[in-house]
Amino acid sequence: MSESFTTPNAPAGSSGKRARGVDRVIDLCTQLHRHKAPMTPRELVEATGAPRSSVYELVSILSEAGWLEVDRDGRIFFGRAMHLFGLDYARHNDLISRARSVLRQLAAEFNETSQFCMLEGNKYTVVLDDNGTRPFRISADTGVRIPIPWTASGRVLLGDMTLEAIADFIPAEDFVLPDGREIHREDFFAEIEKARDQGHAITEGLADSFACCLAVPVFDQGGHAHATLCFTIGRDAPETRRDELLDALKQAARTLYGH
Amino acid sequence: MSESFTTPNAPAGSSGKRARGVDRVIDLCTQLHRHKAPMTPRELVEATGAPRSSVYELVSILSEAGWLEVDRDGRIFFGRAMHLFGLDYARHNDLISRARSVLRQLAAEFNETSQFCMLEGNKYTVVLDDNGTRPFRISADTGVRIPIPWTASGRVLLGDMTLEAIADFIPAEDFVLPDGREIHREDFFAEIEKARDQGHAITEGLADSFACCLAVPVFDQGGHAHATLCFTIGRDAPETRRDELLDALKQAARTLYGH
DNA sequence: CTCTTTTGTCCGATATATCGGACACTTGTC
DNA sequence: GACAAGTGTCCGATATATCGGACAAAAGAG
Repeated sequence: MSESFTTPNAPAGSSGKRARGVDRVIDLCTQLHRHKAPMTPRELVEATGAPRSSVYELVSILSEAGWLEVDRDGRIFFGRAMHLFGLDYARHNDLISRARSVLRQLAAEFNETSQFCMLEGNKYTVVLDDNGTRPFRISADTGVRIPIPWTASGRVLLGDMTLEAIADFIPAEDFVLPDGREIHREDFFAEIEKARDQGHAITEGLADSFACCLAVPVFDQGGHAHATLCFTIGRDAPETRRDELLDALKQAARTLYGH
Repeated sequence: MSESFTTPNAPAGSSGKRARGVDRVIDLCTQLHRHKAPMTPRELVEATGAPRSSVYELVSILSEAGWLEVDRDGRIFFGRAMHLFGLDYARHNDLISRARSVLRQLAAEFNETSQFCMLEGNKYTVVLDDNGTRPFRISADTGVRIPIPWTASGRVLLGDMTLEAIADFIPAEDFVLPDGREIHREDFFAEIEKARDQGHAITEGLADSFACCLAVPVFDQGGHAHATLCFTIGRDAPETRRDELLDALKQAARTLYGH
């Protein structure tokens, strides 16, 4: 079977004898990606240079995990899990890269600290921020995990959860503010409902006694508040300024809308 | 979503001591998918229950392969490779599932053997077929790899390759028909050009002396002939019948167009 | 500034995952 | 029909990948 036509068969990384399972898996998937079509075990063995038994074993493991799928002719190709992971990557990167430019515009136009925030597990986190030209900023650092009840964004992000789910989702200690005050769950839930109705949330003197936070939701294609855009300003800002900023946020959020 | 945050978290499949690297990788990715956001090494260690050193090692391997990416804050998330794999899966499944219903319609309406074909490496293969109600069919079995020069679809699929690339791509022995006749490369190339101009290819008595194959391209979003739809009929079919079938194929192919 | 905690890297021991080969079964050939 | 070639499963030996723990560097705490 004079075979092996154009493919010189580079076993990717490893060429030694007893290779790491993970490396074999990487080789397998790389080959599938090159062929862009299902492959038989035989083809995978030849293409990767891996032992036959290893290929069968790994394919079996990966099939069970949904990473690969075996069709009724025994052909192997990527599975549903890969699709999900790929979507995670795409959604994450697309949203973040577009949010970055939106933030830049907001910060430049209004010269206030603007942020792009998401939930991370049961905490809130600033994913991106832009401080404009302000010498000092009122803002959390990016990536730091903050209790959800401390923030305006948190009230927006929990828009579609029930009181029960929220109580279950957020650790009890997160309802205690830095200064020791405690937020009552009923009040918190009422603010979430209000935020949903208004399309924005405002908090004052919560995490920081001088700060006022304005947050609006960024919806994903499912109408779910997947992230927020927000300004953090001083509490001395007049009503008109707040409205102006909220309008700008809402407009900016719409440009990130729908995926 | 009953989430798990403080939860020690069931390490998916394995709970033993020394786990297989591949299983750990599956656990890692499963966690990332649940969180839908980058995670720190620490979080991954806690979430998966894997040893710290293992997580670092595996993340390093997977990062190098592009399966994961580490941002400048040390956070880990899915990488570009996952995106590519996911696209492979989606494209494959979407196209094939839609082709299946198209084939059913074609076979039902014209009562001829209809097929959906793609390249696989340097061979041609029937991915789907539908024989209508014909008692006997003239058709290759699905999944069998056939030399490209033996088929009408092959002439369509190679539409954008140069003579040189084709000569390089197809093994010399594939130019020899089952009956021993040899196809000259120049003739083959001319037929490819003709197929490209006409938007279809017809072959007679090539792989089978009684068969006539009608093939039209299914273009992907890049205008590339990624697959074909074809009928295999007897050579005795009159010209008008052939035209009728070709028109139906072209129309059907348009419904699969553009991804 | 010192002390503590966390984070990332390195390395050797050993539990075990990988591999080769044998086996049964199917498929193709003459 | 017999024979050859290919495919999928199983199992024990052993090369080695995984893991724990030690270490240095960085980050917090006071």
